[in-house]
Amino acid sequence: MAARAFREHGADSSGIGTVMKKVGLTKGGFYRHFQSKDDLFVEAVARALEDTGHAMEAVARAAPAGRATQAIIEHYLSAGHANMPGAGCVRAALGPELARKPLAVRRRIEVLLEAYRERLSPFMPGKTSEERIANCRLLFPSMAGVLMMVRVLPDAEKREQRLREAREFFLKTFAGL
Amino acid sequence: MAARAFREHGADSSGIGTVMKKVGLTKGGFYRHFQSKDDLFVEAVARALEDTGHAMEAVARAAPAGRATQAIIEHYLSAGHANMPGAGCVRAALGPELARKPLAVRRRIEVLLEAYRERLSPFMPGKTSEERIANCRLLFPSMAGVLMMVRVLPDAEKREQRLREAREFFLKTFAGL
DNA sequence: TGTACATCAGTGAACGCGCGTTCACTGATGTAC
DNA sequence: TGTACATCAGTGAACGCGCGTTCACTGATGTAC
Repeated sequence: MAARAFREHGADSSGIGTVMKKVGLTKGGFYRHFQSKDDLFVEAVARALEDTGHAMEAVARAAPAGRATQAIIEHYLSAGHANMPGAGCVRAALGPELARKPLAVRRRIEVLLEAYRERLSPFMPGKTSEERIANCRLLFPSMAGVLMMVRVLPDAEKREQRLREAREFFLKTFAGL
Repeated sequence: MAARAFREHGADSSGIGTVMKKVGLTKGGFYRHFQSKDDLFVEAVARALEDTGHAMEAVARAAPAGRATQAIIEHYLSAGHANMPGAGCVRAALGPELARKPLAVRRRIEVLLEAYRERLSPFMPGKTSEERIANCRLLFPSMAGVLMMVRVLPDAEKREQRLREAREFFLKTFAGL
């Protein structure tokens, strides 16, 4: 699936031919399904945000009462997430690439990010829904930044140590622990 | 300069031919100066981290006593920085690309990031130098994540609003304001 | 001071390659009568 | 039930293009004698 390839190798390094071959088709048939590569890109981002948003919501719902934010932070800043960018957060895997896309593409992506936010803001701290939304807009991008920089580290132990420090900070700041 | 082109368009979209032409040379001469494109990439990242680290240090030193962290946060999360990725932070412009580079490249980049951290951790909050370093490792990646997601937004007003919210949060959390 | 030689940054053509996109076509499927 | 036709997903070859890298060569510069 394209959603995985893009997050793993970046959109530029994932050719249409390769993606189509993985689905068992030739690249000529691509344009029966998508208008352009950017169109596929948006669809892939949509799929990825849908999947990871759904998974994250499940994590939050499965947490004991009052511990949803904690569960989200621990899940996001886990070694598993750091080691599997292809199945993980779009922000941490493609953030700057999103920002470089043409306006029309960014507009569509903005809508997708809003949907993700609506899905997860109920599990954020805050008395009003505005507060929860604002916290959502801070927590996920911040964790994404930390995660992407952790992924630069070659050493697994160092990664785990940085993740631990980050979990501690975000739990203290957003989950009152 | 390559450091600017990479941050503006990504490493894959900045060809050696284009970069050389901008310097006034033909692309054949490239390999008299660099072993490979990845080699140039590391040099460009080094240059960019040197420049932005130096500028950030100047901002911190120019701040009134006890307000260095505040000045750093306000400078990093400014509209100017959001609108000029080519001259800004490497993390926010190239983070996930760094993470995808081969091991040897990532090792060299890790060293460059450590140098940046040593330069700026003195201006971070914390009683011990370990605390300041840990805060440095949290603050910059977190702000980078926020900045890169702000850059996705097509609307200038929305960008400014998100930056304001983010400044408020980071100032409260890291500068005790 | 003048000549011979070595160095080496830069040139420009070529290499094989994969890219995004187009297009005339095939061939299976479903619909109409 | 059988025939004629329309639809349309998928094929495969071709398009022009730019990529990273190599290499034989040029030509200016500096050094040695």
